[in-house]
Amino acid sequence: MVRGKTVIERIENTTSRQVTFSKRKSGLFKKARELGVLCDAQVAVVLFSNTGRLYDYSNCNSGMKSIIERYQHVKEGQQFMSASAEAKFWQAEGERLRQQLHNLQENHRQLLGQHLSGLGLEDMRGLESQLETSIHNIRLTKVMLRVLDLIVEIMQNMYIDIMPL
Amino acid sequence: MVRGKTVIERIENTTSRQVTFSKRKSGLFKKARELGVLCDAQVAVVLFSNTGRLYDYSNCNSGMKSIIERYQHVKEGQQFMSASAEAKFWQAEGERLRQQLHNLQENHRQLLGQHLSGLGLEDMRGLESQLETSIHNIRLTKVMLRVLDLIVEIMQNMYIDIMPL
DNA sequence: AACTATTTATAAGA
DNA sequence: TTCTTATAAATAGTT
Repeated sequence: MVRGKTVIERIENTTSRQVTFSKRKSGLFKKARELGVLCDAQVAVVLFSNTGRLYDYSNCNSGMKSIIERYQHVKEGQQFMSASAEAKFWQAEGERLRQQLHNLQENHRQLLGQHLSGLGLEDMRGLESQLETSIHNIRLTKVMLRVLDLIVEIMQNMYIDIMPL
Repeated sequence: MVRGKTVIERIENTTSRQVTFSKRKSGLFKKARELGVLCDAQVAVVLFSNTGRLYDYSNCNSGMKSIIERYQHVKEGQQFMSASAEAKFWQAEGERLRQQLHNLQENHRQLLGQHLSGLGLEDMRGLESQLETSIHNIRLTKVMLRVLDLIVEIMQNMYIDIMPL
């Protein structure tokens, strides 16, 4: 039980400090995750325990790497790119894909909102076409899933061929 | 007052979302600060709001820069990723995008269900704009498909080029 | 920004 | 490490 107002100062007892670190790390990551979902924000948390161990959380589209690059871009104006031109290309392509996915998601949200606000009263005219449109979207999405599976497969092969171990 | 168990999902109302972002950002930074002090840990938090604004917190001696460098050292070795590491990274990217599209597909299914359950009642107001939005979605999806096809083609070429090595 | 009813996090114990 | 529980702390909705 919490027995009084908690004083925020270094916990000298090693065991207590490690237990508290573990508990509060979970709490912090949970809060970070909630903030990301509730407010549609990109979040990154990096922790080094006093034993030197690394823990991190990120909800970003392309993970910790992209948010660090974005941070550095905003904060220092430095963009470091990896050496390989291919990597640059694929990174840019990934960025485009992400943006398009984002647009699609935004549209989807708008669609959902419009539907919710407009629901309610009468006739069925146009319902059939709405359903057809939704089905069409689902089918297109399935095609995209198959294409992405293909990409993953190809990349796995490439990785295996380049890096046997 | 909090009036019920808080559901963690995107807050659609823009004002509420921004207010909550501000409040929870403060809470998150406070938790991060406390964790750093209590447990003698190095902490970094980076946030981008959905308006694109950057917020950050770090308790490290030399600030955010040092903790990012330390993170990169542990996580990537150095700033230079090998071609195979790049491949691995983008493989994970493909996997992640696939997951997002899967989620989107699920959403579309839900949308379809809502349409079915909400059918019947009112006038056609807004139907035209709904359909236009759907058409927009389809067009965006088609663009994504073209981009994905391009990626597959290029990757296949790259794969052929790399394979002989 | 301040208030406050509630929910949520968590310190200590087991 | 995980669970329990008393209590402190955070916060959603309101003003």
